[in-house]
Amino acid sequence: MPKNHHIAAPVIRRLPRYYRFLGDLLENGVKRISSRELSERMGLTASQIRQDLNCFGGFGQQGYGYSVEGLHKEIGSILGLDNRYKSILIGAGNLGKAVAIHMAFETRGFDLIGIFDNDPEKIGERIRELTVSDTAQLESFCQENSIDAAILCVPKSAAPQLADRLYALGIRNYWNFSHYDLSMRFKDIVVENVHLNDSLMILCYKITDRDRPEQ
Amino acid sequence: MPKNHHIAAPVIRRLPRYYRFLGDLLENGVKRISSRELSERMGLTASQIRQDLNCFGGFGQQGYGYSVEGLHKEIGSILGLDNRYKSILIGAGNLGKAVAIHMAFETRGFDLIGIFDNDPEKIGERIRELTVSDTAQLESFCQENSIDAAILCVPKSAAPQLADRLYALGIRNYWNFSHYDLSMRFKDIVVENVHLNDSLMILCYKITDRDRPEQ
DNA sequence: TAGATTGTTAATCGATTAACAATC
DNA sequence: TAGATTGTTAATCGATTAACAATC
Repeated sequence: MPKNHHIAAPVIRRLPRYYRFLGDLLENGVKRISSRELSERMGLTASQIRQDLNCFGGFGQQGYGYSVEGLHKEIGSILGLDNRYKSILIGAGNLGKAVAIHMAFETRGFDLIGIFDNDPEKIGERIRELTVSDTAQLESFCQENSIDAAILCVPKSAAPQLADRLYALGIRNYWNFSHYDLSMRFKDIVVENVHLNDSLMILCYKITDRDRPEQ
Repeated sequence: MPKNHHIAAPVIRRLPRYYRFLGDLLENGVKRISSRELSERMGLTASQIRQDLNCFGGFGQQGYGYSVEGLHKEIGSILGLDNRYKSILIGAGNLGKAVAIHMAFETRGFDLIGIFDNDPEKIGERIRELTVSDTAQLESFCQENSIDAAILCVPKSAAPQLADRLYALGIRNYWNFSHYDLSMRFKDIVVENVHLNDSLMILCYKITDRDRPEQ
């Protein structure tokens, strides 16, 4: 679908937000929208929206705007949400459990098919329709099922060794909640980081900065 | 401390990562580091590191580099981690619970002093040293304690009304896990978003894009 | 002093915004 | 047809990288 390959990262990072706003409009029964009206709702410029969309194709129609339903579908397909990437989650602590239970993987291109932990207390626990397995079984599990992606919810200290094992098993795609920089360890992997600590520190900066005396 | 006020957002978003890498070096007993060596470890250019740091001050020394401990402290103080912003968390579901238990608020400039939910099942539950209170008590609680920030872990549907109440109570700083765009509702607030769904979709795009046939 | 490495200015690169012709 | 709004090219703005003089 992409017109000119390699799309800039800032464009990609805006796509989910477009998708969300269009989903809301769809729910509210809005049929068509212009780049100007969407820009006002989202706090962007109309120009940017048109630029962004035209990286992938001409989805609009002059004098009319964009079909909400059509554009929503297009963006979903650009994002690849119709995939079913088979995924495992490692680390069934509070965060891992929350991610496993909270996320709508199926509608986001993923299928969570295994959860692992090395704490005997957690092994055997049921989360969603899955049972937490021993991390020792990672190798056999991955050999039986071809796994597309791993979700890392382990402490920083456990991350490097675990990453080595997963990499050895051929896993190249990671959703990384661990406080560890995976992308520095391997160069041919795809990583999307969720660093909650970093996010909290950025909030701290923003508050501190706002309250700082002028000049 | 800032030399020239208003620092670009990309610089700010790199600070927590600097802080993390410097913390690691500190733990490993490294005393000094040059921008070149740090750049190699972090996958940045040395130039960018020097530019970033010089937004805030000249922390290095020609011919020597940067003191790891000194720089770590400086960045911590730039981020404002020595603050104790009094915070409340609303929504004690899986995600809210995970955030409450998992995060080291104290070392990140925050102090979590209240957790709220409107589900009778959850009210009274103990999380950390806190007891989940009824959301109905938000007003009285906020009037007794002066609250600096709110952490929103509620479903999208509950977010707008809740935000109205918190805003009315004078809260202007938000860590927003809800799937709702707070910053579009109020213009004079500070928001740091953690949109897990968006993040997962971006991972989906990256995988899909990587596997896309060349050209 | 000589070598190293910063702080800072200048050059380049990329992303956003503006403008407008094409067209529904 | 006239009005609206896109797709796209050009102009601007901002962020990153390179270069180098200052200096420890």
